Amino acid sequence: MPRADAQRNRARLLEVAEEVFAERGTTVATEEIARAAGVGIGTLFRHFPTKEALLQAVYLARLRRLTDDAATSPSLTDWIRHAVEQSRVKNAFAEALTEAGIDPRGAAAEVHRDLLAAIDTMLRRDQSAGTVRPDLQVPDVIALLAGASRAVEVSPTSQSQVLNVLFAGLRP
Amino acid sequence: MPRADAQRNRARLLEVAEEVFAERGTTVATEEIARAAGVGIGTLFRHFPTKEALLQAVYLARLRRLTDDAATSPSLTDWIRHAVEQSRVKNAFAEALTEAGIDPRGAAAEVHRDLLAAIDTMLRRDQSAGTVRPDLQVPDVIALLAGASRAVEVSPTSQSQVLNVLFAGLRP
Amino acid sequence: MPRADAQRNRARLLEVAEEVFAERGTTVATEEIARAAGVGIGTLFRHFPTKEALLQAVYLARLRRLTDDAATSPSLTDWIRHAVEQSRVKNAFAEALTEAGIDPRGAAAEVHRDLLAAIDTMLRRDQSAGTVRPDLQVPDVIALLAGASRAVEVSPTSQSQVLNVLFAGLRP
Amino acid sequence: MPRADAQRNRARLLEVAEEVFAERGTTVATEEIARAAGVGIGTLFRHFPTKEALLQAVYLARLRRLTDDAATSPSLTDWIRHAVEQSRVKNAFAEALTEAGIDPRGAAAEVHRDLLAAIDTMLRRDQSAGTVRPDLQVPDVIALLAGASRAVEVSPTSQSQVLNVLFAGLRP
DNA sequence: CATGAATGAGTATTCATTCAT
DNA sequence: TATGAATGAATACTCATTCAT
Repeated sequence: MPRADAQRNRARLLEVAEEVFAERGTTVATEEIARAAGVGIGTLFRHFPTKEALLQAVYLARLRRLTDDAATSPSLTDWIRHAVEQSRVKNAFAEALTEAGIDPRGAAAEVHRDLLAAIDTMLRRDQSAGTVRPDLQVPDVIALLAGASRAVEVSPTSQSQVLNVLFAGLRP
Repeated sequence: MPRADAQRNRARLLEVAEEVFAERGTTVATEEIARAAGVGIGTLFRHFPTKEALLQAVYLARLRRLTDDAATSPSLTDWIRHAVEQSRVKNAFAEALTEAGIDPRGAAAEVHRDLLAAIDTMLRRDQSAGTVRPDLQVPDVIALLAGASRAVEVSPTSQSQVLNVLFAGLRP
Repeated sequence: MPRADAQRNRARLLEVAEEVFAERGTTVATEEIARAAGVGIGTLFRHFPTKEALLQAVYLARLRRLTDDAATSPSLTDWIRHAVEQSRVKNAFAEALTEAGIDPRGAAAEVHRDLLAAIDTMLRRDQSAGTVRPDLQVPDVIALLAGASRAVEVSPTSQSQVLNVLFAGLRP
Repeated sequence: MPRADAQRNRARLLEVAEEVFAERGTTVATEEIARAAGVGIGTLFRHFPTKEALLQAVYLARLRRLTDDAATSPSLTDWIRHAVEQSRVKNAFAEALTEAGIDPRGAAAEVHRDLLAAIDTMLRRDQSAGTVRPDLQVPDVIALLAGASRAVEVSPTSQSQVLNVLFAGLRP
């Protein structure tokens, strides 16, 4: 199983890891993830030489998806709604990385920059259109998104109310 | 050493545990907490037969403080602001609130009930006064508070903006 | 089992570790040593926080015994004979430590110094008495002892001949 | 790639393995050796079905060189001097000699026999000439050579003194 | 034949929990 | 009651070996 299957394995590991980390927290044994992906631990560690590296990769993949969505989303609120709906349970990744002593900005500078840029574009556009409060900045948006995800995680049945309140608060 | 010292030990352990968990995450070794509290590991386990039990106790203590604050707070937003400001480093409160979320396990039931009741009182009062949207329910409030704590944790410099947006969104 | 038994455990671990390392090489699993000593691995690691630390401790204990013997030995050759006879199989400790990147001199400065001093005393005494070649220096003695131990290890039946040759070569 | 390249690979692996084992100990990962030889790990295992087999092959190559030298050396002491000077870092030869010691495993029997015969020839010649003690036997010679290599390895600056003492001891 | 991805047993180390003192 | 040594299951990671391409 050469290059082709190797890449498939890597992709599968990432996918499975995201799910498992989400469902059972970032403290799950790496072996659990390997098992869930149907590969030996050796394979997992060949692709990600460290549990932290795996965590990083999962985290970066998430950021990339967020960035892509931001680039094509019609509005900031649509993007937030989508992101919150997507965020599978326990999105404790940033936290995990922070705990691990890794500054996500440092480790993943480019991806981070892209995400910030994409948010910035959306934000300015909507602010110009007068649909979003003008005093909002990119870091605030990130904080609010993280908060909304957490809120929905705490009380899934409150999802629509949480978004209602947030979107109402975002209006100028 | 009579009961007095035992109780003092228990109190000190709770206090120290909250600090250490907040600063270094809930994965710190229990021995670290014992050391920080100046007692032997055996003493810690005498007071809290399980690490889980210690965590629970810390969370319950937090919930009790939240409840007390709710009982004396002039308004829902004041309470939220106070809670968010209090939330020490890390997602201290958020975690506590997650636990409070829906599934109040056994012994903690009473504390949870009290907190929900206190929030309910505040909420109804403010809704009657017309300062808070009428479609809001107690679980939504908890979710929003957890979210706000998380948001501030992610971007501490966004604290006032986060609260601005949240409070704007809470208005009817 | 307080202090008393703890010290007994430590001593037993050292003793057993020396034997097992000697018999089976320094690559034996630490767990083997714990088992042979009749304690859990946890106990082993409580006493020696690292396999390397255990290796060090065993090595230092050997050096100390060599030093003590040197202090009381009537002559250099008696000391060498005794040391060679004592050296259980595979005395690969120095090697192990060198491989591990530890300079024994650095890590165990004092013990080393004492040994060198003891050898120096013996050597000068015998050289003054005219029983040992005057051009010999302390490092040569150490090298020769290490060599003799190795020689006997390679061919145990040659022990007396190896010593005969060595002692003949040591004479002025 | 015909037989030629395969043999070249095998030779290169042996050469590189000797160097790497000598420099970094026999615990280096086989993959390191493959990498250093510029071949895939699969190729290494095709030529040497086991790490043990590779080690054996390296040792045997050394023994063969020792044998060849013995066949052409003018005297036992010259041979020993040459062997000790050759012994690369670490106890390369010593280990090889340990293996040669007593228990020539299966396939290596012939090489061992040749070496012992070559030493025997030298030894008898020099004993007849009266330049070497008559009570010395072949295993003693092997042991002494192994010991000398080890001694020089322990204290490289003592090389000439070690040889002085040894050669003095070898005289009748 | 060569390659290198996959495998999984093995290893050092940690940590919650127990228990003798 | 407090202490901390002992315990061993659990975990991240390595490495010899196999095998599909």
